[in-house]
This record gives sequence, C-alpha cells and structure tokens, in this order.
Amino acid sequence: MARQSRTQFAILGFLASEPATGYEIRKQLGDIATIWYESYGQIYPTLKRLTKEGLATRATSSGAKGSDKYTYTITDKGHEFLKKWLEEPVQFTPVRHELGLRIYFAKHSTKEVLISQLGRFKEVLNEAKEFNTSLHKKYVLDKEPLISSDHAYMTISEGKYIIDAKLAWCEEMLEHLQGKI
Amino acid sequence: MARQSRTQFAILGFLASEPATGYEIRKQLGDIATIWYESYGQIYPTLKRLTKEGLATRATSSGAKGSDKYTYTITDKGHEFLKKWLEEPVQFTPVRHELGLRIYFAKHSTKEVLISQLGRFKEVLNEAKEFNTSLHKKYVLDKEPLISSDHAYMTISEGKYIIDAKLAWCEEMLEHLQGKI
DNA sequence: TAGCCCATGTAATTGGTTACATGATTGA
DNA sequence: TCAATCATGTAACCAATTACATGGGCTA
Repeated sequence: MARQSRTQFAILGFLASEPATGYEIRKQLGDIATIWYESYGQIYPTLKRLTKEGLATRATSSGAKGSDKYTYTITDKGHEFLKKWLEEPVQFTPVRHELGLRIYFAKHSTKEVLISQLGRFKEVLNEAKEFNTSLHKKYVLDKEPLISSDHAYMTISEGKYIIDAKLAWCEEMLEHLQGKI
Repeated sequence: MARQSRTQFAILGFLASEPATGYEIRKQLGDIATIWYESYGQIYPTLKRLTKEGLATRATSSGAKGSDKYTYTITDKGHEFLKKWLEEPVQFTPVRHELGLRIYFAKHSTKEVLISQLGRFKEVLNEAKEFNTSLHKKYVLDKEPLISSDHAYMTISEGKYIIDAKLAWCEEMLEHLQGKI
C-alpha cells in the first residue's frame, strides 16, 4: 500500500478548529514542534491540493491592497477525512534516532566524544524541557488538573514524561562514564 | 546545506566491527530496530556507492556455485568518514510523531477513539518492552553492570527508560479518561 | 513439496527539505 | 531606517519506501 502524506492531516487538524492561512498553520505548528514539523514547501502545495479535492475551501481575505492573503476553511468532506484518519491505528513508521545510532557506534570513537555527545544532548533536552514548561504555563496552568477534552494537556504531559526519562538516562550514563576515567 | 544520507553511516557502523554482506547488515539492524531502520532498497545501492567511493571494498565470497554473495569490508577512508560523523553534533531532524498528532487532534473525534488509540499504543509499548528485555538478556546479562565500552548497554538502557516513561504516561492518561465517563 | 531463510537487486514513485524569490506592514 | 514579522509561493533535488523480480539451499 502506498504511503499517504501526513501533512494533509496536520493541516486539516488545525483547520478543524478554525479557518486559517498557511502562515497561521505554520505558526500553530510551532507549539507542537516537539511532535510535528512541517515546512512551507509542504504546507502551501498541500493547501492547494486540499482545495482542489474539496477537503477545504479557499477565500481571499486581502489585507487592504495588493498583498494577497488566503484563508482556508475545512469542508464537511475534509472533516470526515480527518475523523477517519484519527480512528486509524498508527502504521509502522521507520525509526531514525540519530543520536541513538551515534551512541550505538560510539565504540568506534573515543570516550571523550561520547561524553561530549551526551552533554550536548542534555543541553538540548533542557531547552526542550523549558519549552515544554512554557507550553504548560500557556495552556494548562490555572485550569482543571485534567479535563478529558483537553488534549493539549496530554501532549504536554507526554513531552514531560519523555524529556524527564531521557534526562535521567543521560545523567546516569554520564555519571558512569565520567566515574571511570 | 544539502542533507546527506544517513544510511551510509548505519552501514559503515556495522562494517567497522566486521565485514558483512548486505543481508547480514540488515539482520544486525534488526537488533536496533528501536532506533534505526533501513530497507534493502536503500542498503544495496548504498553499499555499491560506498565501494565506488572507496569507503568500502567488495569481495565475492560465492557460496558453492552460482548464487553470488558479496562481503563488504570497510576501508581506512571509510573508518575516518565514520569517525568524523560520530563526532559531529546531531543536526536538527524534523519530528513526525504520528500518534502524538492524533492525540493532539483527538478533540475532533470521540473519547472512545482516543481510549482505543491509547490502548493500542500500550500494546505496542509492551511488545517493545519485551523485545528490549530480550535484548538485555542477549547482550547485557551476566556482564558487568556497566562497562564503559559497552555501548549496546547504553542503547538498551535508553530504550527501557523511554518505554517505561511512555507506559507510565499512557496509563495515567487512560486512568483519567476512563474515570470520567 | 511446501515453506522458510539466505541473498541480491531494480524500478517507480513520492514525500519532504532546502533554497530561492518577492513584497507588505509594523515598530523600535 | 533597519529589522522583524507577516505572507505566499516555486524549483531543484533526493533520501527513502514499496513493490517487484529472481533464485539457491535446507528441512519437516
């Protein structure tokens, strides 16, 4: 079976909440950068295709003069298409964990390199943790502990679990490595 | 800057330990399926290219008659190329966490669907946990707690940390969701 | 003799990134 | 006036997957 673009679902998912421009979709994607990424080079062509296929409609909401701005709205067909996808089980997706591969092959390099890789990873994780905390403040704080409809909370929570686990692992490895010079 | 194939490094990493055929590399990749995946359609052409570029050499070790079998050996140049890569910091890699996306957009579906997705995810995680445990038995048990050169241990340990974190998160989410019908 | 593992490869297709191009508006 | 943000898009490129094709050897 042929793969199908997942970009379309990322886009429709946002459009399902409210109409948006390609630029706005990209901005919203920034909030879930920990789970999903899309480039403009993928967003604009896909929006065009979705319109052609009747999954979204496009309206010109030109700002003042000249500069065009297109707002996309999801159609019923688009909604159904999204809902169907949401119900589907996640297909096998090839894993490519680059740092993991480097660590696995680290025996072909030096211990110092390994420690430096782990140190760098820790930094990245701490940045991710900060980012996740800022999202937590933005979307969860001062709300109910868990409202079942609050799916952003679930995403943020997952991020916390995973980042903390990676940090713990990272620190354990560093401790062992540095303790044995 | 143009992206560069990571397949070549996955291949060279294995060849750095011992010469192997494309088929054998694929088999070894099976053990680290949790961190890296390669298809035959990528392995064989890459091996050919590596040979052409002097990063590996190819020897025909034909089994008996007819059926050809090619064993690849890493060259000094290949070794250096690998070592250099091992030292490089991990570049930004676009994230595509499909279940995460489905959960984030779950408000456009039903609670039942969300629970079912999480349940399915839990199953997958338990399978991964089992697999990781089997690797632990295969590569770590009856050895020192952590020999600094034992990088397989690090990989397996990371797997454990992450799988457990995901399972914990998954169960917390299910509890809350199921407790509020 | 059927099925599984060993073993190598190619062709078609595409999803996706990167880099480039262009211009308006806003605020320090 | 300079930088950042808003805003849309295309062209070139390629890494990678999927499906297909082929055949030997072993064993239950």
